[in-house]
Amino acid sequence: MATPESERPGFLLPLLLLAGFRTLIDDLHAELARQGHPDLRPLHGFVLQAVGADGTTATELGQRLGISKQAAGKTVDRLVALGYLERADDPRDARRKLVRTTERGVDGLRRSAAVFDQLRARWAATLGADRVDAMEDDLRRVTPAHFFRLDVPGWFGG
Amino acid sequence: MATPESERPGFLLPLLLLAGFRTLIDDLHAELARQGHPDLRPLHGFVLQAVGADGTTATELGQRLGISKQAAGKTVDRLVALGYLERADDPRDARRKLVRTTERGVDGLRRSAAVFDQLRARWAATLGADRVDAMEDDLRRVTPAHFFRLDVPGWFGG
DNA sequence: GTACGATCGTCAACGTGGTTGTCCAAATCG
DNA sequence: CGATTTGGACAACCACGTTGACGATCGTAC
Repeated sequence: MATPESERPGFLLPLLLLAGFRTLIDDLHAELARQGHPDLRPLHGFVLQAVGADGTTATELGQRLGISKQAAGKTVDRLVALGYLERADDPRDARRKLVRTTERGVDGLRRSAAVFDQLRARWAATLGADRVDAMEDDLRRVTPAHFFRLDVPGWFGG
Repeated sequence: MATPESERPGFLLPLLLLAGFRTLIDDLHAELARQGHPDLRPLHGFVLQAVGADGTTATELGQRLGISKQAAGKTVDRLVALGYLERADDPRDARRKLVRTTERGVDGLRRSAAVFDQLRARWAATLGADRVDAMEDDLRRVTPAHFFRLDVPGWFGG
């Protein structure tokens, strides 16, 4: 109680949050690489998640991710080249190109979910399940809900 | 105790950590822009911090940030152009180009520290100071110490 | 039925940030 | 003194984002 805030400089908090995020993502992709998905990048998992089971279009994907339709289209191109997504014509609208996850994409998504669960369990084993729950609850209270913007590289970089 | 992990899917944890990091950084730069630093990007603060009060060289900066000397040099170029850093010759080694923060750079750093303190205080007001302390302590236990890699865009993106 | 506006996808140009490879100049070492 | 190491810069490239422009297609209003 006699410890003012000067004991805890504010700049450490974002650093620790970033470090936490990054270790989780790094561990995930190290494990995914071991499980046959060495080409999946951190961004790709979010994109696959955003495409979802029903498929979508590049424009809609851009809206979901908070990026332009052009950027979304380019990312889809790369994931198509890697075999995680596929394009198809929309029979009801010749302008639209449907984007769907392939079998490989579904496999990557399934494995990602499993690894994330394992990583969370590892944190719970270290910190206690209640502490991890509390961390999530607290973060939810200080961050906007429905947070799903993926313009991180551009945002972080420039 | 009767609630298995399925109640808390693991993929939310990294999302919440990222959201927490990002809201802090976004709020910081919105405030910095208001205080006369509209050109400071999220990355720049970390770079200025890494340059430090004593100055350094591009190669050393790259080592501190975990990026190549070329990448560090390019970032220094941009910060020099923005007036936050300056180069000088090393009188004792003609190969080395010293990199120092300018007055403007120091001002940005000082304001950043102040805003980070305010943001942390805001979290403490919402969650309770003990919860924020606990979050930091917990994160420290599950992340490598001395974590200061700044290759985030390249790491996240490619 | 046709003309018009909105929408989808793509192409092009550009900016930021990262990488590797190459090379020169300067310092250090034998 | 010559040989090696080191610092900085240049070039080419990749991943990711942006805006602007432009066909092709759809829906609608007339």
